[in-house]
Amino acid sequence: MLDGVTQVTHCNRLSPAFRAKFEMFAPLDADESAVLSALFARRVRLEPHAEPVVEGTPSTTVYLVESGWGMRYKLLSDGRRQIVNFVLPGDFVGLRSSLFGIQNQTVETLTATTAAAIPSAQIMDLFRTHPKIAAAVSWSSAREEAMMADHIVRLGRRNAYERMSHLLLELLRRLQAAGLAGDRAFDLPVTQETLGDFLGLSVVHVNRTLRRLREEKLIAQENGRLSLLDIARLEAIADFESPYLDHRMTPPRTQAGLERMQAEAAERPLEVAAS
Amino acid sequence: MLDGVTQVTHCNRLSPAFRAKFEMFAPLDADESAVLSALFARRVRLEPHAEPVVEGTPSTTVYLVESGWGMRYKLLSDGRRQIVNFVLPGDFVGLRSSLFGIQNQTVETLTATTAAAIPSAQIMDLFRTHPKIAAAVSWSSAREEAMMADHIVRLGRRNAYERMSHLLLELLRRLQAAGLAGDRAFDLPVTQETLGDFLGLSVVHVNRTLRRLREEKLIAQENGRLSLLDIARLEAIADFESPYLDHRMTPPRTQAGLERMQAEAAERPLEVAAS
DNA sequence: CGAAATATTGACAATGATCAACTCTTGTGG
DNA sequence: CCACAAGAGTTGATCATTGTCAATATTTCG
Repeated sequence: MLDGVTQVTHCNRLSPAFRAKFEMFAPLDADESAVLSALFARRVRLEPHAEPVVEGTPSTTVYLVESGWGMRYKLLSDGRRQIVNFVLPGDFVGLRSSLFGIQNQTVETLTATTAAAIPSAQIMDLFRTHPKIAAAVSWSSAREEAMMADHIVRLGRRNAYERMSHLLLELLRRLQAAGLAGDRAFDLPVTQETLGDFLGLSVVHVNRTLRRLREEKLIAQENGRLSLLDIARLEAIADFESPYLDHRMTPPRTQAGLERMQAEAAERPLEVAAS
Repeated sequence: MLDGVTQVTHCNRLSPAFRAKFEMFAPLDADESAVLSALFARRVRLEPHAEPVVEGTPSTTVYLVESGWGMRYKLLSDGRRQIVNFVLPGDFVGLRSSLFGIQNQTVETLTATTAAAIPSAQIMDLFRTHPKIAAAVSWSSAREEAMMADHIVRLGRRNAYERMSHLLLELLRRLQAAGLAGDRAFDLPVTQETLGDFLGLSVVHVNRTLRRLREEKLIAQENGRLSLLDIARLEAIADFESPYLDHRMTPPRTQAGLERMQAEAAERPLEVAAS
């Protein structure tokens, strides 16, 4: 584990990125800020191809990614690889594995990555004592599940052309939400083989699909940067909808819901659900 | 919503199936039993093709399925359908949607179904007051995510023959865990079209794949009952592993983990994570 | 500069989709 | 209880998407 960890730093300031993550629902009070700062004091730096979580290996650390790309994948015994999801800044890693022992995926960095490393035991404590933090984590976990459902649809019912378009749009939205993409362009530090292992396609076909999108002036690539030249058309091709990614959908029900239910739901006695 | 709800019953006894679900980690005490009984007092009966959860529609009820099959799916705008997962007895439905407002899937019953209907607001209360219940729900949610990851691999990196084998094995294990399957056979109340929409295949190809499995004496079908005639070989074909489904993997880390972390983690002050 | 990784392209093969019957089962009304 | 309609299952023929193989650029990096 932790291959490629080259540096551990300590810092008592809560980075703006992290703060934003937890203030999704409501501003943090002084106590909450302090707790988070303490929790995030331990930062790790991971090299590309580090494996902070390895399939079949117990893990006791939860990471909150600060910068860098990663991926979660599973291998078949004959070597076929399927990437379950990309890991981007703001994402949690290892929550399920360290809390439930269900570790059947490997997490590997694609680029140099920095992350906060949190002992998993503390996370559960926080769920009880700091509902706002619990809300952020739960939200994150629900969002993850929604992304996986979209991925299932992408793999099951879209062809290569649609899959690629859909993925690029999703990455754009995710990266924008993390402040890492412009209006229509972002850095894509990923090989075509990796894209193939995510989209369930061969490298060759990934290459052809990208070429087609390029020829149709839907995308452009220069260096590692990818531009979506006609987002509306891509969205039509991919049948794309961006519900859970969109920050605007977060507040209404979620804030009203989680905040109310978790934070202020005091020792109210349980009511029997009568019809 | 709730098309097809024909009956609502009340009963104060906690059914054995539900009890088992919540005693996965540790026996329930009297208080917990009482709370659950109250919570589960409201039962609904759903006809086939009822839609307790509809994409894009807010939902305020969480269901815990007692009997019957269902499915969660998404539609593309041109009508293509992808089933994200089957819903079986013991599964929760609508947790994410009612708690987070992220409702982008439709849940539909495949057979007549009975379920406990729980107002979602109460679920969050329970998380705080009854850790054992929270543990069961969280576990369930983590298991769901693990199943979805497996489905992603199935769709992305397995061919039709492997996919079908893998699905049948997974259903066997899930149904066995719910006490609804024998050593190697179970009722499969599902059309080939439904199987296709789950596996990302056309009806025709589902038919051919099943025929092949039949011809190779790997499965047998009579009426709605399906028998796996050579589980070892099917597992080899599908590269099947049954980690999260297996009851035996539940106790060690999970029980020790969740129980300790949630139930007994009192007001212990947060320790700063120093290296 | 040279090796290794990555990208690109063509030729061909294979998996799976589509189309179009046709059969079998199931349920319903007369 | 039968006839019939609708749904589900089955099969062959053909087409399309995507994979595999192999060769050749091109880029990256020590």
